[in-house]
Amino acid sequence: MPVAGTRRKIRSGGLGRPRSAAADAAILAATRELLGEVGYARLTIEGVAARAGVAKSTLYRRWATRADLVVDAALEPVAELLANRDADLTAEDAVRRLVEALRRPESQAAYLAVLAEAARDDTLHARVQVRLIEPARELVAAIGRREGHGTDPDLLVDVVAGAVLHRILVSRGAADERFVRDLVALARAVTDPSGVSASESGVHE
Amino acid sequence: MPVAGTRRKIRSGGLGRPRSAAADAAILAATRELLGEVGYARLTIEGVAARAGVAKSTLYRRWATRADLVVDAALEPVAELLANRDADLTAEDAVRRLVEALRRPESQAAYLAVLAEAARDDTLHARVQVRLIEPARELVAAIGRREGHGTDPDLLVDVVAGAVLHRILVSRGAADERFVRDLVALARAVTDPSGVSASESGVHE
Amino acid sequence: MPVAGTRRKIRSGGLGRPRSAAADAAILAATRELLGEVGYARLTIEGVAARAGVAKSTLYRRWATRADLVVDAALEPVAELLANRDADLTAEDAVRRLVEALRRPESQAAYLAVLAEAARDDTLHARVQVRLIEPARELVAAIGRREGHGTDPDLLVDVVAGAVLHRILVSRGAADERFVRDLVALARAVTDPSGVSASESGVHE
Amino acid sequence: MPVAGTRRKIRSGGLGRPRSAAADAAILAATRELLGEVGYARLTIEGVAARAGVAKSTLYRRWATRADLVVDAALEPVAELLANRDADLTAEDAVRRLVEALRRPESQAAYLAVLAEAARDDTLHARVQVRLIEPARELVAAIGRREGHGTDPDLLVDVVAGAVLHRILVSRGAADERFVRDLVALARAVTDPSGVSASESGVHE
DNA sequence: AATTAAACGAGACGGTACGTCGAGTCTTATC
DNA sequence: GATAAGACTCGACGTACCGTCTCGTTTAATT
Repeated sequence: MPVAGTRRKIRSGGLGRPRSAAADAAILAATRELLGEVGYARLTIEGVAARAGVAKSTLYRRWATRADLVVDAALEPVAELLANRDADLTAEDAVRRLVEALRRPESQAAYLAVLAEAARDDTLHARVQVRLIEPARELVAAIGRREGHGTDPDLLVDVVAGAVLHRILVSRGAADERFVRDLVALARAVTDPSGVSASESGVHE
Repeated sequence: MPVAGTRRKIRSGGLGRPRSAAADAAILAATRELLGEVGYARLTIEGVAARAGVAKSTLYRRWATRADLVVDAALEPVAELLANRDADLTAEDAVRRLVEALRRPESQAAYLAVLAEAARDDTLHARVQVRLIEPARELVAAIGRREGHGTDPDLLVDVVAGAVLHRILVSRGAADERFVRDLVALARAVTDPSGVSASESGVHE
Repeated sequence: MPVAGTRRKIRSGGLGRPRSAAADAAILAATRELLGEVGYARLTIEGVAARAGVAKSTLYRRWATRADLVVDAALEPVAELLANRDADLTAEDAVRRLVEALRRPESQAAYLAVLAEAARDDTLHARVQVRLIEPARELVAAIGRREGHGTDPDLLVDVVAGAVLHRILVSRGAADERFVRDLVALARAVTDPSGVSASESGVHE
Repeated sequence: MPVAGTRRKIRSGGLGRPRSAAADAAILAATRELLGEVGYARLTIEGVAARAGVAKSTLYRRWATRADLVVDAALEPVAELLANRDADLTAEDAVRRLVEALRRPESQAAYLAVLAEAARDDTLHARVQVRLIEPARELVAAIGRREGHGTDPDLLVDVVAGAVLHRILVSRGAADERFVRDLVALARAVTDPSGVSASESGVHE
């Protein structure tokens, strides 16, 4: 199952000098460093190239836009974190993982900015969707399934992921162990058949 | 108690030609238009000035940064929407209001971008906090109080506001009447003393 | 009679901040210096701007192309030298003036290069024609007229100007007093009615 | 007598794959075409390689600089034209040959540009000297010798070659049969012992 | 009515970064 | 060892905006 992949520019054939793997690594590392230091808005291609000790053209040969680069440098690791799904993951673990992902300083700088850009760039939006939102949805849905009761998983994803995102990036409140447990308890209360299920609410427009 | 207000620059004295109210209106209107058309990332001060038929200096005389301008042009209306709190607002109305606020095309373009910038700019963050987050928190807390049971309002705000934000700006799912009702039902299930309350969860780290 | 003027970009109206005369002077001086130091081929706009202590945009606001800049910086002075025509200029003086003009180190670097570029750029060619060739033709023709005999002035210009140009820029031979006198003697021999006049040569194709 | 030859890079040994003669021809042809189409200033090595269907390295293996390539592609044919000297060449034929040489469109584009570059590159200057100026000087001198009178041949070369060059490349006047005859007549008037000889002019500085 | 002082439009200024192009060199696989 | 292909570093291109500045002009409130 080939995952909808990187937005990296692709090489033509097997001809010519191969691309330098070292350059790749240096660029991604420099991007992560600078995201942490100055944030997304002040991140410049020239700055990344200089920090990586690489020519601008080497960078442009690989990524078409700043957003693409940042997605690969900072969001792809998050995506992997979300995708790497154990069979016996508890609900707490899943939420804890989300929290952990959004707390990485370089991701934090990039996350909202990329989402903002995705609002205007459907290609970028699709990529974020496939690599971040879908895995998060899967993560939440898997727990729901395992715990054996079925609320609308879409709502649950928005609630859980939204709460984590809002807590960390907007309210800037504590995203500690208590927060994780409270959030999970909240989700359980909802999905618990004994409680008032959201899915009871009749027919909708 | 004067609310930490607009980030507009203030006039020096009462002397000289007064600032043109028409210029103000034209600039804010142009900003809203361009936010809708090209988004925040591609919004330029020069573009706004040109569209408004105003000199750049007229703009800089009023706002110090692009973010300040956008806050006044696109987020302040949202803030007013949130602040204007009737005594007999139902929970559904409150959530519906949040949904409505985030759906304005020009706000949508600006919201995440300003939040992203706020992550690096504490002054901006404080302003967003005071004008947007606090009112939203108040809105949610007021409902909770009226409905007579006390969950941690901070968590509830993150859950409700986060869910709305995630649904509209990230998942891009339907933010329709059903969504509003389901979300409210979910919140009620949690805060209902008969359900499993999040606040029961013992001691916290 | 307005002479077809400079290829400088023109200002729109009397509005706005006026262009800095100091910037003008600094740019032209820097251009002349660099022409002397590195020649035309290696002259860069960035180099000129840096040397002049001026932003690139300030330069581009005034001149559209490198050739235009060089014409103003190095060839215009030559044009003035040629145009500034005394009534009692001797033939020797005229040729000496031509020699002097082509010997300026910064002009030397620029002259052939601009002529080469003019071969492909009709606007540039016209300008060179009006500011350099025509005045040179006038200079030569004036002498011919004063000395009272009429060879085809066009031929004479090509012969005299061509000889000077070839001697200095191509052969790199000595362009000394002897050369001047020999060249004038040659021209006189031709235009002298007692000699074989070129214009006698019957019917032409 | 080995003529100071081409500036082509020389092969190392007789080992390995021999250089492709087809590549040579393709490169030179492409160079001539592009000189005619875009001129010297806009001629790029990459463009030539692409047009010739050859890798850049193949080109660099043969010529060190753009000027060298252009000399071989466009000026060498002119040099051959000048060098190929019949015993019974008339003065008119010689001048006509010069005219013809400078009228080739690809040479025209290159001639002044290479001369301009030669002003800063002594190696290039030497090569142009040997392959173009010397043969032209010889051509003129041979006529002078045959017609039996001795003006300073250096001056004569500058006068004749300069006049042709100036007429064609600078004035852009008609370089027709009349021009050729007038120029020859002029040269004869000078070198004719009955006329005023330039070399009579007394003592020289 | 004249004065005063700031607002205004226009646009130049020194900068920074953009994304592109071409230079000349290097690396790989293929002939 | 030559070749085609295409990577590499580097430097400059010409453009777009930034935020500041300097003009001449306009507009109210104060004298």
